[in-house]
Amino acid sequence: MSSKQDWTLAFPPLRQLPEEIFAQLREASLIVELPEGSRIFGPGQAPDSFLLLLDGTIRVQQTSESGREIVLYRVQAGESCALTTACLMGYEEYQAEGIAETRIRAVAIPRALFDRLIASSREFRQFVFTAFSRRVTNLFRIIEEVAFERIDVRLAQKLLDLAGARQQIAATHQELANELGSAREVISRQLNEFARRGWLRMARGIVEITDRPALVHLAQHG
Amino acid sequence: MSSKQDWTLAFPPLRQLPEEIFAQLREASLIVELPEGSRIFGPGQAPDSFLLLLDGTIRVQQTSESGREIVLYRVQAGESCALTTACLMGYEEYQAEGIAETRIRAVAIPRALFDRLIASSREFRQFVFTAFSRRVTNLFRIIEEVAFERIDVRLAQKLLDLAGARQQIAATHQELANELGSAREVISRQLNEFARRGWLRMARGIVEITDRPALVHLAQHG
DNA sequence: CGTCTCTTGGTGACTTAGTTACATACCCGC
DNA sequence: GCGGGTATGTAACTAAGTCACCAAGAGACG
Repeated sequence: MSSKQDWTLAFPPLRQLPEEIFAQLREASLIVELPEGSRIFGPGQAPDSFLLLLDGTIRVQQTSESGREIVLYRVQAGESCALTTACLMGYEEYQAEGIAETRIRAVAIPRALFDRLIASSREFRQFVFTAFSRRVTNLFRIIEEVAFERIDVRLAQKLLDLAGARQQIAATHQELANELGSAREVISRQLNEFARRGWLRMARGIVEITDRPALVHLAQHG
Repeated sequence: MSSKQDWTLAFPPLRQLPEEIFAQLREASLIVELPEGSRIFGPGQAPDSFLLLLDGTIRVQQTSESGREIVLYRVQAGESCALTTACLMGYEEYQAEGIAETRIRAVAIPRALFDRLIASSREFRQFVFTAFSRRVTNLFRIIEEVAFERIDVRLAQKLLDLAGARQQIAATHQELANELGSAREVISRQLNEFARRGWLRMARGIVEITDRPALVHLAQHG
């Protein structure tokens, strides 16, 4: 089994395509590998093809003139970068940038082939639209949070999100501020307050959660 | 020419469909009319079909628990409500709401037919994706503005936007605050400051621009 | 016309968030 | 152990949002 067949295993919707299209996909699509830290797209750099991520994560963020940043979402392995693609297909300026957080491997599907896939497969359309939907809903949530939510609540949510099941988070205060579109000093103050209350411990570049229930409570009930 | 043919004039991409599909469109689509103030969709109410707006405008906004609001975008005549539709097609919760700002007339295309249109017409796909793209780009801009832009700059931009070519804007301070996701007091203060500088005059429910260049300058160069 | 009520806008004190401008502490290679 | 870069701490300040209340205007109605 060639490697070009292998990767389709990660995307069930693709496997149900008519054989003719599937063959084109194997032919025309390209597997790309990029090192950690690569800028996948952004002002100045833009892919002309639809990307399906096989391995790694891509962080999509926006940077203001003053240098402040906010993370909009992450693309995980098995997901498409549909939102970005849509932006590229439109005629509007698109100023967010995508950064490889890890070494990544992705399938690049040329625009013309992407168009044929959309036309010929109900499953593929479903796959793309569902991904869209999730992203857009997420953008709505970000807007609501940035506009209306207190920074301590947002920080608690983000810490829990980044920690997952682990206790430790490897991130500097600046990086946490960039996640939330806030300023480093603000995050430092909040973290110190959390530490004072015994909710977490801090070391250089590391935050260790010590009272998860307390953080969960703040994250949920303002 | 029946009225069902008439409305397609507003959407050139539709007219290039294969005759068979076009016939289905005339058959299966429904023209709906709703009075000003109707809630088109929102938590609790949701359309199950794709909407093409023929007349009027729809305001899409989000409301926080505390009652503060922010306007995300407006759907104008001749545009699709594609973004919303995508959200509805996905499985995620969708908490923004769409309000008819005027009396509106729209074509409702059932989901199954929408799917066939996407499959059979390159032009229709282009139409939908381009609309998507514009919306998403706009959402990115809103996030950037809410997160990083000063409120006086955002207010100046919004006033110019709402005024268009006219001098007068019919809106209460509360309504302007809702546009920007801010608070009435904050907007009142900013408007008073603008008025003090001679940039505008205020009457109950009305803002009249008297120094447009000054507002443009603030809106552009922070 | 006068009065009642609802909407709209004004104000001041206060809290929270972001900015500016530093100081200090930690880590790593040499 | 010593620089130099990175990370964090701190204080004073400005901007934005909140709270509590008041007052002016506009419309309704006897």
